[in-house]
Amino acid sequence: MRIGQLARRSGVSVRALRYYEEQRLLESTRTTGGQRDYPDEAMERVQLIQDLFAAGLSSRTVVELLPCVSTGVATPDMLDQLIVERDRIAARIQDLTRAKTKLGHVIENVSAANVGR
Amino acid sequence: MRIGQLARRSGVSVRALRYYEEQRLLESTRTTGGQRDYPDEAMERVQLIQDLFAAGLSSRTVVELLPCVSTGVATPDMLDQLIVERDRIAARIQDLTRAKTKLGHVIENVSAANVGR
DNA sequence: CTTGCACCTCACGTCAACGTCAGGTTTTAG
DNA sequence: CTAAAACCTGACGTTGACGTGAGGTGCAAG
Repeated sequence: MRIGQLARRSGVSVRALRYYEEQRLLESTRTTGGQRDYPDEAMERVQLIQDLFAAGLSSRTVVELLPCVSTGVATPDMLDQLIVERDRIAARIQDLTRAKTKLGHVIENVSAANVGR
Repeated sequence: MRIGQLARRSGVSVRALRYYEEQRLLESTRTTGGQRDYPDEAMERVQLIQDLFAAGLSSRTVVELLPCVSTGVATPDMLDQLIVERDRIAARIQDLTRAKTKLGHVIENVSAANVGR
């Protein structure tokens, strides 16, 4: 599969895919003409990268954790870092939940006030 | 209270507080010498700003929503935006929860493998 | 009075994850 | 064979929330 198709299928930009390669997050073989060629598994890989980015991990962290996330094999250090990141995400969920609750209260108050008019 | 004390108490940098003022998120009176002077309520205000930033709102959005968040009064447009932001946060929580679950599985697998050694 | 810390205002630097443009090559459709 | 997509490699631009000096002022202590 070439880069344009992978981009359309996985919903990210062509530029992003090249960037992932530059960051060693995603590999590709090349055609004789020098164009990138991706296997079908690349789709899941890209999806995984997107998930980890969405979770707020940096590309540096992702490149460190991708091997064990996709293979299930990890050194103790990698396990530690996995736990650190999971806990960071959990903390972030707490923050977001607080903010959401706060906005929810505001919305309730405002709505109640508006009903009263 | 002066800026250094507010910074220490609320856990943000002096630079950040000046930035908040520049973005009209936070007000201050000035001493005759031109130094910023904050009332005690500024602490809660800063905390609120931090919460909303942590929730991924931009300073533009925060400056639009701060009045109704702190007063409870909002126009219909503001209410709409409040709901939009709350839903955005909810969606983000979903994403994070997915990523956390995924990392949790990886951690389980790796741990199980390590126990086996 | 002067030392020294806290504060002031510019104003440029940073960092990540791309966007975008330039100038050239490869592949595909007809 | 040719035109048009699609692709390639640089390389500079963008955005937000500050960091980081530079160069100068305010203020409490000894």
